[in-house]
Amino acid sequence: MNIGETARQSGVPAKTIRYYEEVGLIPRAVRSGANYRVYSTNDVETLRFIARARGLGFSVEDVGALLALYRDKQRASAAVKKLAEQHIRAIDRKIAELRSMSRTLSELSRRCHGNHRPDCPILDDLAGHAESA
Amino acid sequence: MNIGETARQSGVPAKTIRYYEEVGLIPRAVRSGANYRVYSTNDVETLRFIARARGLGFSVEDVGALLALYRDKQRASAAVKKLAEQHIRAIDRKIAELRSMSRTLSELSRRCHGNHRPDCPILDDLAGHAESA
DNA sequence: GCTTGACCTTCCATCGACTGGAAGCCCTAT
DNA sequence: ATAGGGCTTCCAGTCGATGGAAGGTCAAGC
Repeated sequence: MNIGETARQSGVPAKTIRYYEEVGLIPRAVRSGANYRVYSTNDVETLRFIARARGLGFSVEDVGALLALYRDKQRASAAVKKLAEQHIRAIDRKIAELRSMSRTLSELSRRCHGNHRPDCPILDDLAGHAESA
Repeated sequence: MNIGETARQSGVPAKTIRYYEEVGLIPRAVRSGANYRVYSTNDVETLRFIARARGLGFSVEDVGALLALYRDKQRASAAVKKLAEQHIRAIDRKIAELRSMSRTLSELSRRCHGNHRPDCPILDDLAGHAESA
C-alpha cells in the first residue's frame, strides 16, 4: 500500500508520515521500484498508536519511547506508568498556569466596562497601575 | 541607557528585546555613536507592559494590538475587552483539552499496576485494545 | 501511443517566540 | 597595551508539523 492509502487508513497525513520517518519515529519505509514508500497494515496500526499517543499530548520523543516499550514484550509496566505519570504532572502544571491566566483575565475583563469610553482596567493592569476594583 | 541595563530594569532579556524590535513589536531603537541601542525609562515601561501581557498568554501579535490601544487615549474599552474575552475563550478551550488528556491518562495510569510485569492498560489503549476496567 | 490527472518523490521555507552561539566592534580600567 | 565586559549582526536550532515547488510514475481513456 502506498502512502496515500496509509494516510487514509491511519488518519495520519502523508506529509506527517514522511516527517515521522525523517525524525526517526518510524523506520525508513521499504520502497517500490518507483521509489514509492510501501506500507503494511501493521504500519497502519503503528501510525494509529502514534496518533493516539500524540492526541494524549505525549511528545514525539516520548511516543518513540512508548512504541519501544510497546514492542518489548518483556517490558515492565512500571516504565510505562512512570512516563505517563510524568506526563500527567506536566499537563497538570500547564493547566494550573492556564487557569491562573484565565482567572486574572476574567477578573480584569469583568471590571472593564467595555463601552465607548477609554477607561480600561485591563490596560491599567498591564501598564502596572494595579488599582483594585 | 544601553540594552543590558534596560533588560535588567524591565526583566526582558536583551536577546528578547532585540527580537521584539526585529518583529516590529517595538520600534527600532535610537542608536548611539557606537551603534548601541539607547533606551529611555519609558521604553522600560513598555517592555514591562509587554512582559505582563505575554505572561497572561497573549500572543506577540495581540500584545502589539494591546500596546496600540494602550497608546490611543481615544480608544474604546470595548475593543480591549473583546480581545481579552477572545483570549479567555482560547485559554479555556486549551484547559478543557488538557483536562481531558489528564483525565484519560490518570484513569489509564490508575489501572496500570506499574510493576515488573508487562501487562499495561496504557499501551493496550494506545494500541487500540480499549478493554474497560 | 499519447495525454490527462492523480499520485508519488525530494527539498526548502514557514509558523511562534524565542534562545544559543560565533565573529567582531566598543569602551573603560589598569 | 591589554583584559574584561558589553554591544553588534547573522545564522542555527527548538517542536511538530505544514505548504509549496519541481519533477518522476502510473493507470485510464481516446
